[in-house]
Amino acid sequence: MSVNLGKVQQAAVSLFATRGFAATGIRELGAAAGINSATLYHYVGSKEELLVSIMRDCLDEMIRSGSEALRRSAEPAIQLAGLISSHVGFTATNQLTARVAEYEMRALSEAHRPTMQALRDEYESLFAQVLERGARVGAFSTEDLTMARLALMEMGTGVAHWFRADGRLRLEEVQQYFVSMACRILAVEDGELDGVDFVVAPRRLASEPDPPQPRANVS
Amino acid sequence: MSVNLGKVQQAAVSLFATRGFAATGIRELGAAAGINSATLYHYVGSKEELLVSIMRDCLDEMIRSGSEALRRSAEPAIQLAGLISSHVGFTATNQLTARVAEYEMRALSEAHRPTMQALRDEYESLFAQVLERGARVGAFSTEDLTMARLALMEMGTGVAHWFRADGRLRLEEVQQYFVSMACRILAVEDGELDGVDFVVAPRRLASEPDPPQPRANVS
Amino acid sequence: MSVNLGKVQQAAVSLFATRGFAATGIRELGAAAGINSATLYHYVGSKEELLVSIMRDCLDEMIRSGSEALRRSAEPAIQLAGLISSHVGFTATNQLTARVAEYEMRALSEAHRPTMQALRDEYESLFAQVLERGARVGAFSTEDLTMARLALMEMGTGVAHWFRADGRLRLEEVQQYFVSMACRILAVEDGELDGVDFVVAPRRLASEPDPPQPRANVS
Amino acid sequence: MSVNLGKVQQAAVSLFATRGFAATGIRELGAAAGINSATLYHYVGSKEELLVSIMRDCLDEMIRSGSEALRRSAEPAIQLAGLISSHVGFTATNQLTARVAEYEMRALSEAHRPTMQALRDEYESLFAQVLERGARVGAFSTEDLTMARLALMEMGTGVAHWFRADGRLRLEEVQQYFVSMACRILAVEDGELDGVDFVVAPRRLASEPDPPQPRANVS
DNA sequence: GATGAATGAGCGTTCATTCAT
DNA sequence: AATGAATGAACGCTCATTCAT
Repeated sequence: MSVNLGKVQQAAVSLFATRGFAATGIRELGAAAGINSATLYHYVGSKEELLVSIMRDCLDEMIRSGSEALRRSAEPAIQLAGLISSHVGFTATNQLTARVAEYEMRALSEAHRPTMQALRDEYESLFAQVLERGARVGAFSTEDLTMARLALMEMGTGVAHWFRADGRLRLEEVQQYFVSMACRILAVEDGELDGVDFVVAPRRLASEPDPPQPRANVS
Repeated sequence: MSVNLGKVQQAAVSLFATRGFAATGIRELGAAAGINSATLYHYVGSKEELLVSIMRDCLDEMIRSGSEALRRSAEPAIQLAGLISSHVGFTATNQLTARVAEYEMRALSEAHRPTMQALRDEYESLFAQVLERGARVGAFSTEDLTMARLALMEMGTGVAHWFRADGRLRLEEVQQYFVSMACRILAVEDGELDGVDFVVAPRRLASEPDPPQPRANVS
Repeated sequence: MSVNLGKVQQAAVSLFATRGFAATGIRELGAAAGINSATLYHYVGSKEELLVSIMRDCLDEMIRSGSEALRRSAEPAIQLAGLISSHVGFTATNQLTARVAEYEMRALSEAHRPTMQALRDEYESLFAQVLERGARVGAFSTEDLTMARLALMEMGTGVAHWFRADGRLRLEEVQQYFVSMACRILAVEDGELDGVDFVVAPRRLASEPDPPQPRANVS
Repeated sequence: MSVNLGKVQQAAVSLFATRGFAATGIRELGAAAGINSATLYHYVGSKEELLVSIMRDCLDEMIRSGSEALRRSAEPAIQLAGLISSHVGFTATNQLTARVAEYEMRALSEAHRPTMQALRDEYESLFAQVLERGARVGAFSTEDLTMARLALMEMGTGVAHWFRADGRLRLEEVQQYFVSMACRILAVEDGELDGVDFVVAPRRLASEPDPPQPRANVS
């Protein structure tokens, strides 16, 4: 299996997530991808463009997955569940990539940041839309919609910091739990989601490094 | 007013928070503090020690404030409220410092990271203790205590990303709201906190840059 | 018409003359010749050998043309006129190549410079011979033969810097004028060249890029 | 004797003149100036700015010296003699700097080239002015004024290529000879300059490396 | 206390060249 | 004949840090 852009992105995400973009040298990047640092420039125009390609792919998929979740129902509670589930699922499945996309916005030059920030804003607006409509039609109840949105997003994003594919909890459990927390926060009535399959199966990005092996059936 | 360590820390936090530690040069630090970069070494042993001093002060105060909140009552719900209130209050009042302390753990060398990580762990254990005891005595109800803890902390930490002292919401309102979200998540009964003054007035660290002017009473 | 060595040389001369040898990359060379930079190595052994081939062709032709001019008469004044005419004609017709051959001697490695310098010296000796013999037999009169030679050569070489095939002056006019300046400098009597056709029609080298279109007969 | 900008310029001129700007590395520059390459950046903003400072100083002095020569008389023949004398004197005294200023115009970025080219044009216009006025008032006679100007300048500039301070000819002799060639080319009458002291004593620029020791009186 | 000068190491990037295809 | 992929070396430049003044 030869080197390709995906492998370079994986190596980059791995290093950017742990050391940070600025603290990662391109010689390190090359070494992690198994190539000479000069060769890296056959795959990517510059260190920043490498970051941009990673972030764009990530944000594109977040928007796509979130939008799809919203299209699956007109019911605010179900939309919310789908969106939270998508957010948590994506974040847990693409932990490092998601972290890089979140943390390294500041590393972008003025030439690239606005574009990426616009994608991020577009993604966040999905949450704002659902919450606003749900509150308007009386499906959600909270004292402050904005704070609820920020808290919900932050909570879900935090999954990137602790989720382990080989850990105690399966992804579906985490998704379920976060949806239930969201319901509590927004005072969604019990049973509103009974029988509804809102769990979204996330895609793994090409840039996401291979996760640790899931727990074997030790029995 | 001449230059002192506090001013250097403020300048450093301001830059570390926006550019990141690795992307901030010591000439920039000097310029931001109004001194020559060589002079900076009279105030601080090295760039990393500057970061360490900022992080230690920050974590120390977080632990102190959180511990104090726990000592104010033996009631789990009240302890939780105090702790959340302290966390949110501190984070909102020391936004940039808190962000640096969170983000830049990875920038530390192996010589310093364990010490700082230990402080962070100690702080997080305050949350674990409260939740665990509260669950044990039946004050809280949730399917997974660990996820609840992680979600609550992440939520509160996120305040650093959006709170504005001159914004729509006063700090007390935010603290109240986050306590109420925590109660919902942990199914704390309504009225449990009625009449209890759990709002903690946070201290501002010397390292925290001056915030934007609070909104004038234009009335 | 496919790519061949001449085309590569033309591209090289064009770039070497404007950017200089050291500042011209091999990818630029390839692009200018319409081929991949790796393919370039099928036509030339290395970047330096490309320069050597250009310079050798150039100096060979200068020597050939100059020598031929000298063989056309035994009269010093006529020899001088022929040599100047050849020099100016060649330089004007092969502007860029001549410039490269002059400027980039310094770019050669110790392995190649002596060879090329020897050719240059051989060419310059043609001027020295004519002047020396002319002075000896009393055809020329000047206070310093060496300075006269250097001035005459430099003057003629300078034509490469300003001559335009589509400009105000036809090449023959320039050749005539430079011969007449040489005569003045060396105090050659008026009428010495009357009726003598000393104008040399120069050859264009394969390495010389196509000149701008000569002025059309708008009449 | 400490390092200063002049020493850096000297080192730079020495290398730029022999290897060319593009072929000279900043580590070489540092070594030639006796400092670390990083230290070089305390004296100069960038490699290009170093070249610019050299060229500007050079062209400024050429213009100053040439203009001064023109101001010394209203007589075209005398003005011409002064200008040629200044040109040759300056070029011989600042051989390497003059060569760099001439050759390396092409090495400048688009940001700096126009400024330097404007200075060069201003200098060349001094020659054009003198020749044009002299021709108008009948002091000079030639078939083409433009070619005469170009030839005269090129001739004088060429002095940089061969003059040796410790050589056979003293500078004054060279200046005299070049003035006399100019007079022949422009058909200035004999004796027009008799008794006139047109020889200009040139200044040596700070950027010009120390010349070889003048010949000792070995007797 | 404060700074300009200095440096070795490292930065992101480009270089001329090679080679399997 | 032609090229995409590859590389070690070098590029111009900035880094955190030291030190004499």
